[in-house]
Amino acid sequence: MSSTQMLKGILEGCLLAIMKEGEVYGYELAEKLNRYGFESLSEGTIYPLLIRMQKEKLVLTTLRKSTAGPNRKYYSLSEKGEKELNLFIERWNRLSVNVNQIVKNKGGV
Amino acid sequence: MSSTQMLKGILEGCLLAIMKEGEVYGYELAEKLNRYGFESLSEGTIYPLLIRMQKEKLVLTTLRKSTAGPNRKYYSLSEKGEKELNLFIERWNRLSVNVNQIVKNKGGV
DNA sequence: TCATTTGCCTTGCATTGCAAGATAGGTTTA
DNA sequence: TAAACCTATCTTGCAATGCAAGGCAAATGA
Repeated sequence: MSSTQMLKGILEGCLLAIMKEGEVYGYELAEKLNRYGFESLSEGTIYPLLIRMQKEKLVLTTLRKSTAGPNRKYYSLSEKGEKELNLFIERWNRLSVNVNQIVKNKGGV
Repeated sequence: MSSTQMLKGILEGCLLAIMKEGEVYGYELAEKLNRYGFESLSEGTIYPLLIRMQKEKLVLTTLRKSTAGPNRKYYSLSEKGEKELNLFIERWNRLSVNVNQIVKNKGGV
């Protein structure tokens, strides 16, 4: 099992959390996630996810000119996205409590 | 995104951790996980995973008679499984640190 | 004998993340 | 002006994970 397999489903919540503080564009998201410790997160992972989130209306987008390179597509949270973020945080907290119990006990119940 | 989507890849580590303390059989694992807070974890999830872990030689199995019902298949950690468990714990700790940073900041960097 | 409980397993599916590469605009250097 | 190199977005095709739905089998009790 690779490290990235553990990400499944968690990445969306992380993107929502980062957008919570303000607009970001895809390339920037990839850089921030790397700085947060998610190494080897490729654009082939992030862009399709952003597109899906746009279809689900969790995010709003606007195109802006870049200082260097092609236009940037900025993402920000919709109202629906804010609600989804709150749900994610609840789920994440429950999950980490459960896993920590198991890992720290190393078994039993 | 459903709650269970966040599990992807984490379940294997939890199974290894539970087996660390001693032999368990599949049905019992499902019950323990439920008590740990993983509700709605079905046998359609657990049994195929156990079979895969057996193929990968992470676990050893022995059949025993049940007090009520068909034979039980008991699982325990192999040496390889113990190593895998340690790797999982490292990865889990890194992941939860990263996600907590993002969720608690709610963005920035 | 028939329902219930315990216990294992299979099939087929949707979703997620990734590798690899295509496409484009801008700057720098030769 | 051409070559090289960043920045930036997107697509295709794949493997892995978890789940719903269901079947099979052994023991117990009504």
